[in-house]
Amino acid sequence: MARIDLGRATQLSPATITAITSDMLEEGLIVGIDADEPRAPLARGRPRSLLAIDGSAANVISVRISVNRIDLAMADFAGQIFHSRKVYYDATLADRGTFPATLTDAVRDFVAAAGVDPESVLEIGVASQGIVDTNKGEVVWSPAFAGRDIPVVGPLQEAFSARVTLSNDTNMITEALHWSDPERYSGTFAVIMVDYGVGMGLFLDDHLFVGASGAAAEIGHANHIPGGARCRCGRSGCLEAYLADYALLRMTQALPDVTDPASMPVTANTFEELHERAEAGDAQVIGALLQAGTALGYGVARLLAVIDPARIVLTGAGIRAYPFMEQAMHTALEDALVEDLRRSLTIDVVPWNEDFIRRGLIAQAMRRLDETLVIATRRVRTGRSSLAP
Amino acid sequence: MARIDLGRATQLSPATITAITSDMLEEGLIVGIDADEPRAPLARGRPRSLLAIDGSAANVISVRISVNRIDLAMADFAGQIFHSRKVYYDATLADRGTFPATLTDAVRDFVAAAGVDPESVLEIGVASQGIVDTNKGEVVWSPAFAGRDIPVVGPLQEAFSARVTLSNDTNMITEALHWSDPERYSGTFAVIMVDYGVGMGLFLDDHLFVGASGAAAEIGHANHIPGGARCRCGRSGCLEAYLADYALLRMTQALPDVTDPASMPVTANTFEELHERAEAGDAQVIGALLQAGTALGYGVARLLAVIDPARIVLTGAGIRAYPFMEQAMHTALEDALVEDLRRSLTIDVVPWNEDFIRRGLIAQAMRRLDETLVIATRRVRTGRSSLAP
DNA sequence: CAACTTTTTTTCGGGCGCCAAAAAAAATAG
DNA sequence: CTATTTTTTTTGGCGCCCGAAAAAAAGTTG
Repeated sequence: MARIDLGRATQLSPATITAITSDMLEEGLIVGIDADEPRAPLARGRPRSLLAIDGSAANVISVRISVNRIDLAMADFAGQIFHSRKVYYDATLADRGTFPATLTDAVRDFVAAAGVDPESVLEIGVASQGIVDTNKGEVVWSPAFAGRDIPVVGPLQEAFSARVTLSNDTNMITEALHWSDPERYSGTFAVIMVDYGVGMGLFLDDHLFVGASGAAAEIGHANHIPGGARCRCGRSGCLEAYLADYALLRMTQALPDVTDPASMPVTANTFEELHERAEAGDAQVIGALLQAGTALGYGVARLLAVIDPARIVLTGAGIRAYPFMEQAMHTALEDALVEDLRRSLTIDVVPWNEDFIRRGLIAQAMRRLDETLVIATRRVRTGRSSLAP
Repeated sequence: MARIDLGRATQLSPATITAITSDMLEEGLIVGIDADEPRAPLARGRPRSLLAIDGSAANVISVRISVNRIDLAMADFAGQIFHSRKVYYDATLADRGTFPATLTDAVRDFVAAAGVDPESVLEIGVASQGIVDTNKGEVVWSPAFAGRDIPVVGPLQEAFSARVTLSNDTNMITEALHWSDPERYSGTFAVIMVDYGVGMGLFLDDHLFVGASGAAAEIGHANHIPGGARCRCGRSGCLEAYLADYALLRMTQALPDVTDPASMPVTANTFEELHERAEAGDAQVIGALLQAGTALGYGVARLLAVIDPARIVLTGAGIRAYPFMEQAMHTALEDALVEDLRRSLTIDVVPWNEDFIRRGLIAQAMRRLDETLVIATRRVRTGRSSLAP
């Protein structure tokens, strides 16, 4: 990228850009590129001299924890992922005693296999399914663990010099959408992910919103029908109990809605199988999807009434069958909410992509890294050592 | 207030405070006070020289529109309300054709009666019951009007040189709470006002949240029971249809829940009368309040699941009977939401005070005024005229 | 009452971030 | 080779803020 374009992008004057980039060059955060840019024919003037982020300046790691599996990825300072792997563990044995060691070992092996200096890893972003407490750095409850209150940030922080951050996985999808298309995904929007459970991410007034305790946006456990269907969380009538994989199976088999979610035979392919059956015309599945669509419509209506987002994004494996839910969802939305409150809404259906969470984690880690580096840069220039008061 | 305290409050150095206050003294925004502060005995050192905001520097007006009534108040630059009046109009005749003139005339008369130069009024803050569109400056729908889409900001803006802002009335309560006790009411909290309808204000991450279209926080019309009780908005099962005055009357009289809300004989004293009957032991009223408490509990539970506020404030005339609703509300909350999501919650019950809205409007107007004055001050110092590009 | 202490306020010089204008650099066009 | 175009750098300056020192205005002490 040329300095003149940086100026346009940041709204700073060329003079300022020169000052800032020359500092960054000195510190090795960016490098000049010798290779000439392909210039348009008939282009006159001094050629642009391109700058690039020096990938080797630092590394960040993303860690995604799902049931039985830890997905690891390492990105350089340019955001390029150059190493990744999946590690398997037994979720039924993972609790606050055993999992921290499992996790730190997995990350340590991963760093060694990547062949980078452990000190070069400055940020580790962790996302987990379930309810997380960002402030405490613990996973309060998750299907990925047998126990509760699993510490994640603490153990990693001790084992590595990096800063560690724990996030809700749907929040990371929200972040990834924002970075992938800032034009479209800015301001105030909500992401609803229908998958193993039902998660939500909120982007409000141009910022990711995480709530007071960092456990925000658990729309899956917002009540849909008082005293309704049994949910995995032990309560009755949660939205999730009408939308998640186990809920769809239960409705397909016309089982009573007090049937224990844990007894339903869900697999990683449940949504895909149900979708195929629906396409084949299976009336039971289609009926279940209609019920799910209705529940989703009520959930969206309540969200609109409380938050008034300009856009709601639907994603997750469970949204594959959206065509079978769409009509019921819109009907429910119209039944549930006065027109004034829904006239400005846009609904996006984004095909599910596992990579979203990883990209969100890395985007967030990079931003945090940038913030610390700005401060570090200031110290260097001022001549203040980091040990000074 | 002494300069040294300003420094402590703003985290600026004494040197900076002197620089800024001397500019403000020059512009007449603040004045020095000659009268000595009562000093503590044994106090040594140079006595503080107190500064005060010069109230005469500017004026702001707050306008609250409710059914049949417009409440006007004028405050000076120090935030002191020195003139107020109520003006009555006929809500059944007020529509987009007639109301703008009614409003501008009322404000014009009010300014004349206050005896201030109309040019000295720099901000007008308007709050209305119902659904408002802050961006357009129109009241989309309100019980205070016969018609829909009533323009408010446009007509006032044309009639006066002031900046005009339209807000949701519950948002102004939220703002007022924040200013009255910033320690307690900061970060992320929600205000639910049960009154003629059910309104909500959200304060998220230290900012008042107004949603994408400025119509946020209409929790009253968030669905409680799909296909449930008839609401004023024309839909069924809204939270309001279980909590508002007409809903309580309907439940007290054991009328079918499809009974038209408009047919219920509500008055300004309905809540007070119901509360008295409950205290006298009227089983029908107590039963209705239990139902309302349950509905409120579900509403609070859904809000917690979506937003995760650290605190929820309950207020409004309808909350007078809270003691009769409390038990049912907590039971509903426990039934509706998994414990992890409600363990960090505090519920405040704040006795209703009509003055909240006025204070919120004035606080908001003052802040806006401060922002414009900072820019104006900069212009003065720089010597740039406001006509310069 | 002069010298010292305490507390608040002001002055002075300087750093940082940003900018406009001018200058320099590096290319093309004729 | 000169003019033109475009990008980058240099220069000087402004605004905001700060730390240190000085000044101001009181009380305390012998």
